[in-house]
Amino acid sequence: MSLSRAKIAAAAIRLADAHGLDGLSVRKIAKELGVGPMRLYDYVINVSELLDLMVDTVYAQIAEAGQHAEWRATVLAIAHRTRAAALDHEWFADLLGARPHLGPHALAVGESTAAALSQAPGVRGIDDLQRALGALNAFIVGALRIEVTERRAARSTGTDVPAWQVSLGPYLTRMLETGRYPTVAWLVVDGAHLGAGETFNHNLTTLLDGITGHPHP
Amino acid sequence: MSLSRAKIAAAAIRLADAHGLDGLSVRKIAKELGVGPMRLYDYVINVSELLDLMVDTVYAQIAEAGQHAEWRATVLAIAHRTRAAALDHEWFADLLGARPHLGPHALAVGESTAAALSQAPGVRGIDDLQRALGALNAFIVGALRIEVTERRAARSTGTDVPAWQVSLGPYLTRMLETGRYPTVAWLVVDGAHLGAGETFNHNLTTLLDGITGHPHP
DNA sequence: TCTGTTACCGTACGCTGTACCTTATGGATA
DNA sequence: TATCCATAAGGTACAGCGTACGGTAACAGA
Repeated sequence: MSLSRAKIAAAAIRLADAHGLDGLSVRKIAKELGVGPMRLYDYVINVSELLDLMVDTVYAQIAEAGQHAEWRATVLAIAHRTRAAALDHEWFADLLGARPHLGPHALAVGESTAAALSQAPGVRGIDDLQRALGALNAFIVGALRIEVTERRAARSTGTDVPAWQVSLGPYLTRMLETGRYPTVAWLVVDGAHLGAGETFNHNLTTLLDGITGHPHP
Repeated sequence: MSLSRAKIAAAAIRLADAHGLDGLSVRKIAKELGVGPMRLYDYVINVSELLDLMVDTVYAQIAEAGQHAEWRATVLAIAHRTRAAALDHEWFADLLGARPHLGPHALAVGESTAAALSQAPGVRGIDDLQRALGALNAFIVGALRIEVTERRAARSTGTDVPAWQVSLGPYLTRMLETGRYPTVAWLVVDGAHLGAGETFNHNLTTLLDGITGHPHP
């Protein structure tokens, strides 16, 4: 069974899913594949390129979102698949925006997104499109990064308020009780735990409304 | 001259500014401070906490944005200072959103932001506030991350189109010439290089308009 | 059969974070 | 003052990392 970029990517993704990017190493991937560590360098220049390869492999799944008749449907489909990918592969969120995404599948996703946005009302020329694309990408990258970070924090402490206060409490509760952060305290204490998915949708809609210049019916 | 968390943070920031996060190590910081590596662990649990310390030190500068009478002015001031910090300390952008920002100065910035947003028209209750804050943070984190990434790429290849095509060209130009990415190609070839600062401003305004539900005069 | 080239393989280097052992120091007690 | 202990400063050493590079085997052409 000979090696290939695809096999290497698959093994690396498996390991990263299980143990995170920190738990990933050339040596472990090689062991998973039953070869010596240096074999990987016959297919990949260095670890950076290996990460790019993993990222583009995930983009291949996102690219299946395809194009819909209505521009908004296309944008929403891509955003949702990207979010699903980030939740499936948390390391993907760590890598989002960390380096230029120029793999073939990432470009395909970029193309679909740009083509869809260019149909949006309020996007009149190339400058508008460039900006709209930038705003959308920024939101997606930031939102997923933050969501994954919070999810990891919640997982390591327990999400319910008491458990949470016990773990961060000695520090954070004391902080909030100083009264220096009233609004934050209000949000933490009284805030309902809105579903992350709904928040993502809502804010995405808000952003698209901002781009088109008027609320979506 | 004895050690302190502040001195350690300052030395670490100096090194990270000069050589990036990858060029940072406990040993180098210690050498910079003229002590043995293990001395740092008397002030910090591990490297993660050291990074948190660096991040909160930068937040201290952002917190100086202060609060303005008009909510929009406050939000803009914070966003601009955050952007300035990310451009001054590119590693800060790498860390943005990577872990919960719970340091005292980060909380102060969060408090100012939340308090300002709670004044925005269209933000009616705690749920609205939570969402608006999430959208704003997501945008800032993502926009800065992407901007810094692009800036690094530009720095390592040269920003003008010919030089850029020479370096990425063998790969990217071929990609774009396949005709599979017409909109992306259009953006790359005909797109004016909009100033990153103006784009940031524009998109921030777009987002805030989306939050308030109507364009800002 | 011999030779030049290419592909495969693994050892070894310099670096990392940090656990933990060793030594020095300051303060309290007899 | 002499003794003892608690505490802190200091540094060595370990396990693991990415990957440069030298050695070996296999194979195509003469």
